[in-house]
Amino acid sequence: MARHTAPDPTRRNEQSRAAILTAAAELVAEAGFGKLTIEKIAARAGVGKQTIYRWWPSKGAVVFDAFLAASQDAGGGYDLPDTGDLAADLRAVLRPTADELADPGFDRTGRALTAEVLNDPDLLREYRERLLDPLLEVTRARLRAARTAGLVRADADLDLAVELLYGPMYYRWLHGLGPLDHAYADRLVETVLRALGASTG
Amino acid sequence: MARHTAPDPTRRNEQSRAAILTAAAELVAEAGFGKLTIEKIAARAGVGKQTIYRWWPSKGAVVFDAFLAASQDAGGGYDLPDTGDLAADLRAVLRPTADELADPGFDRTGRALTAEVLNDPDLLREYRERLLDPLLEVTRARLRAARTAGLVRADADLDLAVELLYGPMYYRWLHGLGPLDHAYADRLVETVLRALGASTG
Amino acid sequence: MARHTAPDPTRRNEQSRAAILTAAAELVAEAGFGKLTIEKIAARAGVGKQTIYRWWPSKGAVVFDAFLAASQDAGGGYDLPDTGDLAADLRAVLRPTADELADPGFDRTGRALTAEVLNDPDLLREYRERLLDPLLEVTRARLRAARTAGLVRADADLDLAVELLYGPMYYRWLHGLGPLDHAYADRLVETVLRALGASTG
Amino acid sequence: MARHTAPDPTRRNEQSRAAILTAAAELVAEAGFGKLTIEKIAARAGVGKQTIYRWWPSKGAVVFDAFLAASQDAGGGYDLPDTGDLAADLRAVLRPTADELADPGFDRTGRALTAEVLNDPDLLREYRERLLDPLLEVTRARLRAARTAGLVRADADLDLAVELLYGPMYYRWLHGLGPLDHAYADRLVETVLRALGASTG
DNA sequence: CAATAAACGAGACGGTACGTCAGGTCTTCTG
DNA sequence: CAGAAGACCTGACGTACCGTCTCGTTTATTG
Repeated sequence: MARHTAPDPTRRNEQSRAAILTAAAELVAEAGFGKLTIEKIAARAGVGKQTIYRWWPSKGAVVFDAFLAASQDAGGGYDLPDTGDLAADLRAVLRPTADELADPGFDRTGRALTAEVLNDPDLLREYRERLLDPLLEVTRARLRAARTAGLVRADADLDLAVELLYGPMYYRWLHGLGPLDHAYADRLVETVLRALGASTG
Repeated sequence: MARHTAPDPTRRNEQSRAAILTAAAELVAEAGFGKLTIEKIAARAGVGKQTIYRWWPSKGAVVFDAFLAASQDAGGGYDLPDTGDLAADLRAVLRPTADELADPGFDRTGRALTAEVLNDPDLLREYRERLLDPLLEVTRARLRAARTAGLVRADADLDLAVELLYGPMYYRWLHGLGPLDHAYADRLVETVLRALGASTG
Repeated sequence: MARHTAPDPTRRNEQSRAAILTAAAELVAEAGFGKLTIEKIAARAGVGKQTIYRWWPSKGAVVFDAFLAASQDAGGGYDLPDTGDLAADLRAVLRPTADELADPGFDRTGRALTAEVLNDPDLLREYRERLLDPLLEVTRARLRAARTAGLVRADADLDLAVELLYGPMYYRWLHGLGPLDHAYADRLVETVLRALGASTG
Repeated sequence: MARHTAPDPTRRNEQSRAAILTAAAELVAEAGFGKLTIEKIAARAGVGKQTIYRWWPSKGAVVFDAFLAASQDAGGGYDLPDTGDLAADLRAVLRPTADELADPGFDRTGRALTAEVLNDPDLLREYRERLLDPLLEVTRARLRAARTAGLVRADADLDLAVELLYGPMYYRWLHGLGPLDHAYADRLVETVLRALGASTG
């Protein structure tokens, strides 16, 4: 996370940093972002409040960092394979994405984080740089390869294409419009690929 | 808004109600949802705090009601024409939607409201019932008519179809992925209709 | 109780008046004067708040009226006999006074009422006119008779004398300085009479 | 003042403490105890409300502390001389007491404090320990010395004796029964000493 | 190997807002 | 038209946290 002020980072206490992120993650999971306070994080982490204010500019930043840390501990970023079968490759991304969104544990945290990110331009930039843009770019790259191979219309707008892949699922998730399962992911991939002019897989 | 407790609504002071909603709308526009407080709403509206707590369960509910009231004062719900030209009809909805999302005034309020709605199941239900579901349904109805007319594949999934129309634009808006203009709306409509198997307009 | 404004008293609802005084007395006994509220009195009495405000100027006035009503229902004012035995006659007043002050039930109410009376000149006047002055006057009258009979020094200051009889007991009660029993009352009477120059009984 | 909870007193800000007590004293003098609020004390003292709640359990306790502080700044406790002339020594205490009670400035504060103390057992204990008991004890000690010297009856009840000295004056003060001047104090001393069997001074 | 400087835990501080309670006024409906 | 019911504006309550600011106490280079 970008520091607001700049204490010497070499002197930073790694144990405190980890304890803070862990406490933040636990508290969000237990009670939601709305009930989260700096004081509770500090108390749970066994840390002075100032230690949090020293290294993070806002509560959202702490939670975001905690989320990032968890993401990296987990697999970190889905990578999109290129097996030659475009539909299969896209399903390999969208199916686990659907699984994640459907997980009740992720749901609360994800919504809380989304709400924060949407209303804080700094966090939004951070989110895009660290998570979203890389994901969109690997997807775009895969589609670009397919376009080069003639499997996608030559005039396809790849920015729009990635939005067509991720946007509908995101929309369904946030608004609770329907189930998020593999069948849905598959149907979505199939439909989008039809729009892009490729032959269905 | 659904009442948490249920004072006799016939005794409600209509002037106070209106003043509260107006004050809430102004304050959100001026300083954002995060800086909004019940006390400020009450002060600006010339109303006791208790009068707010009596009729609304949360700050989010007030703002949401204010938003709804404004929506209804404005045109209240897009209606989707059926001119026979499906692409033109969809553009007639998506172009003004893009305009709205691109409006900086709406942007702040919309993001704030979205954040609230996403994290409060009661608000989300309210939002779906009053705004989202009707919009999706008219869209679905228009597509259904087109399908009956043979302009859309017989096996088209209309739930997915509406998500394909609104989801990408919403995704682009929330994450700031690119411009939201008529050209984008048009391209989106064209691409989605290609996926649905209709002849492009 | 003196009325602050003056609605026509002939139209007053006697049942409401009684219910209010009863409710006030009960609530003071249950929870103390500090926890007493007009709203609770109204609720318990099954009466609108306005009915209380119409007839009493303050919460203290209601409680005071309730206290007076109770006093009058009970014996209403001690009368001081004149048996010829001054010491015995004074003991006949001071012993039951000590009993009353020592009663835990009276203690709470009495302290609450005292606190109100001491800080509200209107209530103090009311208290003196209705309760205190009559008591002091009968005591003074009894001493005057004794003085005429030569049992009390001719130059005795009767105002001071009554203060010597009631003041020490009141002082002991308010500050919790010691037991309030018949032995104490007797000793007090004996000592004061010695000061007044009468022969001890 | 006895603390309700016990934050580390060494970390206490002495300036805040003094500002609070000063503000409390001023506000009571200006508008009376009834109109006193914690919020006004905090505002006048330039202090957060929590700083008051942290160190005092109630509004009464603050005012009481303010009163104590003022007492200690002033002479702090009358001491009772032993000149050998008992009557003169007692007049040396009761005359300034009468002056104090007759002072309109003290009257309001004193009544307010009395009302609080009478209804709060904790405050009463505090009051007795810090102010009342020491006063009564020096008085008792002086009378004991006189009794040893044969100037007071051997069987005199000293507890009752001090009540006879202070009780009547207190009673007169609280109920507004008559003037509180040196002549009254002198008469009181004279009368009480007659009761105690000593020769009048 | 001190000494010295920074991060640290702890928590008091001046504040803001919370959600609740009660005050006293006002309005509406009922007997 | 007095009275019940209760909504209303006001203002204070006591609590929770905010972000800042000392306090000693580690901790970890650096002279």
